[in-house]
Amino acid sequence: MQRTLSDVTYTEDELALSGIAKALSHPVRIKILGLLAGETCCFTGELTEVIPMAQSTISQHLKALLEAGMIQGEIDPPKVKYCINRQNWDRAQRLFGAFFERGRSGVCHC
Amino acid sequence: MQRTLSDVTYTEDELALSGIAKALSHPVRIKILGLLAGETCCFTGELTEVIPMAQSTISQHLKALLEAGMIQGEIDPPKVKYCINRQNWDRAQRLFGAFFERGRSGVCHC
DNA sequence: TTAGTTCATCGCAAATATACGATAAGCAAA
DNA sequence: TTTGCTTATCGTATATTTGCGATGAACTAA
Repeated sequence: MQRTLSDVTYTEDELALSGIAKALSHPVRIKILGLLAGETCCFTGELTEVIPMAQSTISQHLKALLEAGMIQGEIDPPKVKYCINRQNWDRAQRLFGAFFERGRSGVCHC
Repeated sequence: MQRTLSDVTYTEDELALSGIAKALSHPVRIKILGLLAGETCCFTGELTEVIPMAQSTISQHLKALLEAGMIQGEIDPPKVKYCINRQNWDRAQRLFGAFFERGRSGVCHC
């Protein structure tokens, strides 16, 4: 895979979009974001009560969302409080909004 | 992985969103969609001219986009004409639009 | 100090994804 | 039929993702 000849170059937007999409590409991460969006605050512990998965697995998914910038965490001993990262959320919304809008403008004669 | 205990259940929307996101989770697929959106019509051949990747690899990515419903293909011998799938594109736009909007409404006190 | 609670990280196994070259399939023109 | 063009599929190698249990790290309370 990385023995590749493909020196394809990507724009910032292409990389940003695919990166966010990757973060959203697992249903449990969509579910987590939905839960975080719905609650005023969420802790990992509450997530493990709602989602029947190992705590380590959920922690792993939270890490993926963190690294993609979709959420942020605050330590509130002994718990950790996770929330939507508002700034990056807005950016993602704009990126996807523009992306899908661009696709609409294409005049395809098929 | 699928030897798993996790009988997590997902809503239709969660599965649809994550499925589309997975299709968009590779930068070259974002690039391909951008090209298809910009051109009035595209052929795989034109894509291989623009994207320095093996033809088989691009075909593979096109297949992924096809199966996700983001594009559609028409045989136009000896070529195949690929276009944005308008109907599913609109659906994806709505799904993501609603998803990101929901995330905005969350009142997080962090 | 000793437990107890909460979450992250490690190490492993299995499944998927990614990329390529080689080859097949489908069709048109010679 | 044969040739050439275009695209799909196969087979393979490697990388990444996913999931789990076990364990570690950080903090609180007893």
